[in-house]
Amino acid sequence: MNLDSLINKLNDKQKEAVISFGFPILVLAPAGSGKTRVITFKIMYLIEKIGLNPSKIVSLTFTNKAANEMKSRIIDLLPTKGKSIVASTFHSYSVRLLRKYSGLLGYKENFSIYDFDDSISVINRIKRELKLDIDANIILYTIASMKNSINSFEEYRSLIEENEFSKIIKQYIEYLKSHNAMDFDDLLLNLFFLLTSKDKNCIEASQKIRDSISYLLVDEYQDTNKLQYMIVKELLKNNSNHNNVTIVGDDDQGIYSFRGSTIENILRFENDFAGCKVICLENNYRSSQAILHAAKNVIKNNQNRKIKEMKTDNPYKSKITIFEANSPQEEALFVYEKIYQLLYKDGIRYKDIAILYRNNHLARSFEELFILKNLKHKVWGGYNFYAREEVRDVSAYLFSLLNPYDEVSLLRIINIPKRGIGTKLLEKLISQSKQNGIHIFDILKIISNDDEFKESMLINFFNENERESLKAFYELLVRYRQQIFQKEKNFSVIFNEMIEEIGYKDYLKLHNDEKTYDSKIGYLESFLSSLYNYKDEDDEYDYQNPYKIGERLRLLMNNDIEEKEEDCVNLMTIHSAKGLEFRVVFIVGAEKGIIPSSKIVDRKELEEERRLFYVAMTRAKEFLFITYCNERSKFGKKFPSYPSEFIEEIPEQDLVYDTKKIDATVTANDIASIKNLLINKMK
DNA sequence: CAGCCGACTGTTTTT
DNA sequence: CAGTCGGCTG
Ligand SMILES: Nc1ncnc2c1ncn2[C@@H]1O[C@H](COP(=O)(O)OP(=O)(O)OP(=O)(O)O)[C@@H](O)[C@H]1O
Repeated sequence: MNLDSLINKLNDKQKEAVISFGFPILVLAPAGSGKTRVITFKIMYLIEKIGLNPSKIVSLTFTNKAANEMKSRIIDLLPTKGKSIVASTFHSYSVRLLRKYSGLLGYKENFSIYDFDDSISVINRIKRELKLDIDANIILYTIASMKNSINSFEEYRSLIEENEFSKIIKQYIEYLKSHNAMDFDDLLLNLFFLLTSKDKNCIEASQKIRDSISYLLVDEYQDTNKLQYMIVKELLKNNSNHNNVTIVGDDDQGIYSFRGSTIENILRFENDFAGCKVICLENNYRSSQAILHAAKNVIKNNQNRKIKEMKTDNPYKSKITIFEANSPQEEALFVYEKIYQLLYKDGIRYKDIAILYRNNHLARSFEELFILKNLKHKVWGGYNFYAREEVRDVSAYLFSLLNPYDEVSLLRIINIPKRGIGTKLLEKLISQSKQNGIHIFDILKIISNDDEFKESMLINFFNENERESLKAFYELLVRYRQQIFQKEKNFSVIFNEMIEEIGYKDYLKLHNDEKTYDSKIGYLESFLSSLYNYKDEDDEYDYQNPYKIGERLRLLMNNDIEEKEEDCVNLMTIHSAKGLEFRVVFIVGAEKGIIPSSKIVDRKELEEERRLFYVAMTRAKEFLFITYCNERSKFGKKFPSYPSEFIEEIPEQDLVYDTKKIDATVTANDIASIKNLLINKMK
């Protein structure tokens, strides 16, 4: 698209933010006022008009989904050049830099990234060693808040010393470092340390990093915390780039204070970047008048906010529908029926519809119903599909097949299903591998070869039974690896055969009750069929390149990429819906104790919950539904539940109450559709 | 010492 | 209700 016609799609204020160059810009504006549009159009302007190199433009935000949204909107504008622009989360930008420079900080460049569960097991291990009995969650929370609030390396050091858990914290840090691992916060922290280090090599590297940025943009700025702000400041210390920054945000949408994001960051920015120009946008282009009017009246109940104008030229459209359900199942049925009433009306598609909730587990009743009814949907985030035990197991098989020297994967599945390689034998194997400096897979190889085995000293350590078990495992891997190299069958087919041969499904059956088994099989099948359907654009004919499959799987597991977006109904938390928009939005579980959460202790936190509700409402373009249950099960017992006070804050004139009775019993139709589902599965 | 059983406990939100 | 932990048994 040409630049001038593009610029004309902006209002005057947006235009000003886009074409201002040579001084820092801070755009403060409410939901749906076109802040992300400012970012994307400005990038195009910088490239086409100012002539900046696309690969030197860096655009950051906090959440994955917002980063993806930003990236895809950039690519819509700039299909080719857009690809070289860095548009990502702070975390993945840090990873990218640290993969290059972490050697300077005493890590190897291939450091691994520990997620929350990994960190918990490290803490538990140390707890056992030190014979301490402290809640691991509290320790990790303490560590996280320390890491995210410091001003310097020295301050970090002394904070650790002073902390009451200092001993366990130090061991945790040491453990990670000696295992060449970083947790999520380390990713940011180490980048910050690199940028502020006095070491000669670090200074040189930092200079290279700064030189690689000619313009920096930050979206959803209200979600950044102090550490992220410090990184922004450090990245812009070049004479040539320290004015080249545009930051956009909205104080009414700050919903991450639990991890240290604060609106003080906005004040800090105004102070630290001299000559900064603040631009406010007022016009909302996203939502109907009904929705905007309602949202405005909710958020105005917050005392701690900058008052701002919000208006829209959009039509009034429909009022907001409120529905009271007798159970989560009935709530799901209501949503389901509404979805079918709206689908294809005015061209509404599945992907135009979102179901938003406060807590991940609220997705459950909807997911269950949609599976039953065969409604196309995707649950974003939550209990990560790739974190599931069965998915991790078979993925480890996949990685071991492709690269048997991937020892994390190999060790995970070496005794799954049980094949006589217990902890004792495993310890021996690992210590032999360490002592002789030979990879475990190579030890297996020697053990499996009669002559080599007899000549090696391994014969002194492994008896005949143990040897048989190890050999069987080795030969299994080798046999399937050969099949892969022969390329006679597609990888997914070979892999499927292997999973059948090892009896993984029987293993699951043995170790789980019937219900869990069924769901695990479901996840396993969907994993395997995703492999079956996998096709890379570069793959010739119908041949699947196994290494591409493996690479993609790694990225998916690390959350570096999301699966291809399909036309389905979206289910996600309000937090992760930030920055997105949908024609139809259902806010479900709008109950006291859910939103606002029962955890809140003061007015400040109540205001954050209200901001969350405001974010949810302002995701909707045309249709907004708010539903709640009057009864909900907790801990296996039923409790009454009451509508959220935020619903009462919406003016009556914008509301309609749906009182349709929903029959929540399972119908003959449902049974027929389950039957169909099963028959289709068997085919 | 692995595996099973029963008692106990506890639901924010993301990277 | 579901997931975790600790103690008991083979
Ligand atoms: N000047 C404009 N004219 C017409 N449509 C616009 C204009 N600016 C933005 N829009 C549209 O309005 C919608 C909201 O814009 P955008 O997502 O950029 O808002 P935002 O301020 O980033 O919202 P949020 O803070 O909620 O993420 C988008 O669909 C966008 O294409």
